[in-house]
Amino acid sequence: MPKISDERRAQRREVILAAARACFERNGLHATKMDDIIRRSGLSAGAVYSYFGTKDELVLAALTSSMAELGIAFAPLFDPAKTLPPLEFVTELTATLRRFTKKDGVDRTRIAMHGWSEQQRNEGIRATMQAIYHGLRGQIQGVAERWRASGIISADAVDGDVASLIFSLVLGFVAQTAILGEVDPARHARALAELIAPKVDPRRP
Amino acid sequence: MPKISDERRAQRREVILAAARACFERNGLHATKMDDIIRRSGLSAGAVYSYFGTKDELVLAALTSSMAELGIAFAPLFDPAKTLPPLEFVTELTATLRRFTKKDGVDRTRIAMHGWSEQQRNEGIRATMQAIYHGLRGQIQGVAERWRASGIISADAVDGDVASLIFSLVLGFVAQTAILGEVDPARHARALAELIAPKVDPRRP
Amino acid sequence: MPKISDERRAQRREVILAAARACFERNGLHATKMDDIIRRSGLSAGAVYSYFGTKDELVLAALTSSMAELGIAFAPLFDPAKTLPPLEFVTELTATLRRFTKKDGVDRTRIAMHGWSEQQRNEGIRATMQAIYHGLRGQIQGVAERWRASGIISADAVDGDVASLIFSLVLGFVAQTAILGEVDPARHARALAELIAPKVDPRRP
Amino acid sequence: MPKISDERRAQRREVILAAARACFERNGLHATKMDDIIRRSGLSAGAVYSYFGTKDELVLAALTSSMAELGIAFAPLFDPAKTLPPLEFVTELTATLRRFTKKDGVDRTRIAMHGWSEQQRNEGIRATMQAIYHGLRGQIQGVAERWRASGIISADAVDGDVASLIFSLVLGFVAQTAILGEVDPARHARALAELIAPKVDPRRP
DNA sequence: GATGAATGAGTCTTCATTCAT
DNA sequence: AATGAATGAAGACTCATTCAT
Repeated sequence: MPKISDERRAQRREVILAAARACFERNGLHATKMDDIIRRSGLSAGAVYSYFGTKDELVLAALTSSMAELGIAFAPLFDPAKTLPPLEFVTELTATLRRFTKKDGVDRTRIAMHGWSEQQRNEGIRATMQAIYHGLRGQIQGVAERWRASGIISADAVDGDVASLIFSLVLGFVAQTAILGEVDPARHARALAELIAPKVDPRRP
Repeated sequence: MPKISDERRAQRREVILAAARACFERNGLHATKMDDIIRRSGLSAGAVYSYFGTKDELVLAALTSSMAELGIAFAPLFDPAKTLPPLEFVTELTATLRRFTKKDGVDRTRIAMHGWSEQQRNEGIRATMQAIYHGLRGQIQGVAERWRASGIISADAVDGDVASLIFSLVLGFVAQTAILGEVDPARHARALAELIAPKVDPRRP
Repeated sequence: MPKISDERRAQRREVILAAARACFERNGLHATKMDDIIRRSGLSAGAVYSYFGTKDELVLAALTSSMAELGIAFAPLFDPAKTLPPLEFVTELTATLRRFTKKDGVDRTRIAMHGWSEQQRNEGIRATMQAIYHGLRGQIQGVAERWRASGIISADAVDGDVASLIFSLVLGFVAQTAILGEVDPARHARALAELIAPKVDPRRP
Repeated sequence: MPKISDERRAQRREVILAAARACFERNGLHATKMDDIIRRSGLSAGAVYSYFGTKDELVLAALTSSMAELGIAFAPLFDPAKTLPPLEFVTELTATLRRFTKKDGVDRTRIAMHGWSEQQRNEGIRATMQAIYHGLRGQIQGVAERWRASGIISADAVDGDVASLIFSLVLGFVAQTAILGEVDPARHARALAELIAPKVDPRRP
């Protein structure tokens, strides 16, 4: 076959990546064998290896591509022009996550768990993933700054700490979903509100 | 050779488990080879296999034993006799986690990530782990009930949702620590307070 | 596309052969991949395969072409019209070898080693190479005959044995160069002279 | 199985090495597959790999062990107490080689060719083999020194050159045997004598 | 005629588990 | 009871060759 078009090449790469993501999601990074991905992609071993030189490359690509898509999904929420107030922000964060998670029949929540695990022992994965997660927390910190600037939260609040707290909430939402099953974004946020506003005790007139 | 005493047997079992936990923490569940554990335990392959018939058994035991210890560490916080208010409760939850994590030179935060990942693909692990995590969330729900009963939180609050929210906070704290490094329990809780009580700016009379 | 001219075809063939020789020299016959040769030749896989149907053909061609050139280089030394005496003959043989070895940036000494090795296991290569080496030894034997006929060496000498001895000297010169590095042709021959005429110490009248 | 005795371990190692030598001799270093060696050794893959961690290790061991044996076989010829005169020395060198070559049904002449080839491209092999060959040539140089000291060869002779010449003769003898088949040590040496002593022309009274 | 992407059998090596001693 | 050598079925990856375009 003569030179393949760039478009077609990108397409094929995506097919392989999709196969990899599906396999990784279902069976984890290590238990997934190259052969599983190869068979699911419908290509030959050689073809797959011409796009991704090693299994590790495929793992990294599957993990980062999933995260990249997440970044895009989150983008509107970080728009300085329309900063949401805390409770709505957290609600949108988790609701977006819930929607994003289901794409293409692959549950990215499960992939995330595999990524968090692999990150603990694989230098290359860790560096890349940390950069992405750091960026995400940074974006949240930006939002916190705006809250403080506009008096939505206390002037004494430490942006970094607020970002960290919200980030925990998001990561925890993902983890709890993966471990115990669906968590409702709306109820999650409402519970936060209830925890937040205890002063209104209905029993006290 | 003389029969080994039950005490000695339990002791040996613990040595193997400790070796397994250390290996799993450092290199993940799959990349850890039986030989790594065998060598670290200082026993022979045959000896190790006489305590744990397969690697999977060892994985399950390492994971559940880590969690069991966590349950013990958390116990005082769930004591109905001394129910802490929300912010202090969350602070103690994460602070306890922080202390517990470092035990015996094994970082249980990392083990948790491996467990969450493995849980996604291994039936046996999932069932056991879910039971444990479910129990934990249930305990938190008990605390929420008491808060509501004593008017610390709104009577309209849904205990399950509050428990779920706090559980996310805890899991997220663990995840964020594993992914991006240390998160300070006190600052984490303080940020929650700031997020919670924003409108009342103490500087504006 | 227009039919390619015979001349251009021969030219292309030589380009491929040169690439093959260079690769084989540097990395041996087996460790050299078709892709190495293809890339170095600057042609496409299909193009290379239209000139040489299999890697084995390429190996055979690279080996025989190297030897053929050697035969041409040696030709003048076998000219019955100007038969050199033994010592000068051996000197010229090795000196010619030394000059020939360096051609086109390819060290044929190294290729020779690869050829000698491959010859031990590859029928086709063996047959062809043996014919060439046999021919070479035969030429030397012709020289030996002339030496005997003209009284330069003993009438009792067995031409075949003399040829064999000189052939060993030549092969050994090549091997030693390849294994331990440069061997000086002149000193090599002088040492033969010293070994040959020891008893007559010129300093003792 | 409990700890194997050192003796038995050495024995097994030798079995594997013998299998490797046999395979390498017959089919070369690269065309010999680990599976060939494994099957011929009668052991399992795992067992073989517990003695030699990689194929390269096996190659190096097969090559060096062959050479080591050769060193032992040559030892008596280098004994300063009984230094042979040049012609006899060369005869003994090649005759020893001839005898040594056939040991255990493995033709070390062929292995030598494979070693000379591999040496050209494999750093590790080259270093080890060069050391061995250098040592051998050094021993020959020692003999040359003694010849010169005792007036057997000219006082002007350069020991290194003489050693180099004889070394070529030996390597050439091996190469010629491998390439064209048996070369008779006695006739080889006699031819050297005839080349050496041309002055005695029987036709001139 | 030319291209170079695709094929897939074949390679080396690993590692959970067993069992003879 | 304990040992640790042996097993052998995978698994990741390669590469000579083909053939659709």
